[in-house]
Amino acid sequence: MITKSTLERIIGDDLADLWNALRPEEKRVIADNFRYERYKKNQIIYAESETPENLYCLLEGKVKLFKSGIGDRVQILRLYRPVQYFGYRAYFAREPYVSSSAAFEPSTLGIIPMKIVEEIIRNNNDLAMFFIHELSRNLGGADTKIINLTQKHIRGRLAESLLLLADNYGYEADDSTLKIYMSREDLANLSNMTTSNAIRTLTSFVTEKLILVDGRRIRIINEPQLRKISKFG
Amino acid sequence: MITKSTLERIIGDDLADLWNALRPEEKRVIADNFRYERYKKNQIIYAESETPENLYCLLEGKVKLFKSGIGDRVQILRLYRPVQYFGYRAYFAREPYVSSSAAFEPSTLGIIPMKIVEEIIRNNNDLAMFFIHELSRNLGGADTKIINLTQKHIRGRLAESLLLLADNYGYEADDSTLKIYMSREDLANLSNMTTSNAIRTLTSFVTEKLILVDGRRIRIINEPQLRKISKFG
DNA sequence: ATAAATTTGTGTTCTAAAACACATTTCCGA
DNA sequence: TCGGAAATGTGTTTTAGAACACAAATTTAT
Repeated sequence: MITKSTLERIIGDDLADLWNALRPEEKRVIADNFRYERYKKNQIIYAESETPENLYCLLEGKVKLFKSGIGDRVQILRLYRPVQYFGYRAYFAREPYVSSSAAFEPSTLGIIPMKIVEEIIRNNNDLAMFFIHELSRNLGGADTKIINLTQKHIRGRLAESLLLLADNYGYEADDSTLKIYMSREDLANLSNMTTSNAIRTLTSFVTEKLILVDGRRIRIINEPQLRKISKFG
Repeated sequence: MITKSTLERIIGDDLADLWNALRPEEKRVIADNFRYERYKKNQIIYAESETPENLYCLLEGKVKLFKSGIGDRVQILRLYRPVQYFGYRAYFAREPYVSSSAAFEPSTLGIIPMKIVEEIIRNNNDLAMFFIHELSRNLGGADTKIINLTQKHIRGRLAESLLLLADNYGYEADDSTLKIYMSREDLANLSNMTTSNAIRTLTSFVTEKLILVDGRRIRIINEPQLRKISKFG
């Protein structure tokens, strides 16, 4: 359970870009309409086809955005870390969610009604530019992901995913162990392959001394080579 | 060559959402900084890794947004019709273009420096919301495309593409001939498959009486079935 | 503590789609 | 209008990766 003061520090301190874009009276409005919620591991935050109503801010933990496809296949689209915002795209598009989100691990979320956010946007262009910037970066990322997932081979896709995880969540104190522990299945869903192939390819990478694996702990020990494989291998 | 008066009609009339969001003095600024250019069939408008500087508005013709991947493979990401805007994503993201754009057929583009557009956005929330809305819709489309391209089989992907073309460009007067004539290669690049497979699958669809093909003219004669195949076939 | 369920791991088979290899036709530019 | 280059079309081979089928290990619930 995170304390009230920790929370206030997070809101005032880490909300960074978005928070900084606000005027004092707007900060007050946000604070008055702000609530936070705890989510358990694997708990769904919102689901495909639901009507978007809130802006979520990940304060603690890790969150995945994913989309269910054909059969039981799932594609992980984006990953969030503190302090990042999500859940706003569908609201702005005026359409139901096309993807779902769930906590990867126990997480704390800040929740603000999008209606409030939209009202503030209408009077605050810095906030509008914040969302324009975020959406633009996400769209560029999605376009690039399309190429990665459709044109790279399994090894390239898995290498890509491992590097993405490093970029996104960083390393432990040893500077090489990924700071996220995900199942082989999630790794597969991130990389557009079957679980079997994720396991197999991970094993190959160990054999080739590119990584070390201990359960769900993954240590990257030859990042340059991994990067080469990602570029095309 | 489109006439000055036609152009003025287009600007004042068809620019629709974006234009309508502007105040009179802003319209003046846009008009003063507006120029238009003709592009020949297959001519590149901008290319990957270049620095984005302009907002493009497609006035006449058809434009494709595509990204070069591994080897010689190309993925068509989005298609534009009059009157749609493009070229702004990379500028807003403050990064070089991650994709290229080219005219599908002889096209006329309106060109406005993004710097001007950004200045107006900073004082006009309707315009900001216009871009937020567009970006949000595009991002939803990209997320959906990822599933389509990675999880559907060839037949499903081609069916999907044909329906997309119908949605995007509509039908001729006969209400069934697609109003766009693209090469088998472009069709393949849109559907993430080899040219051979696009040709073959098109032939299968003809055999199954789902479509009729005459050179690059494609008539959709059994849309419901095509939709079924797209959903999963 | 123990059974059940989930996750991980590995071998084997099967298949969708790429790769390759040519005809044939259409398009274009000199 | 002629010749070369694209674009289209079809058959054949090859292969990456899915599908399937189990074991073993680990986690979770009772």
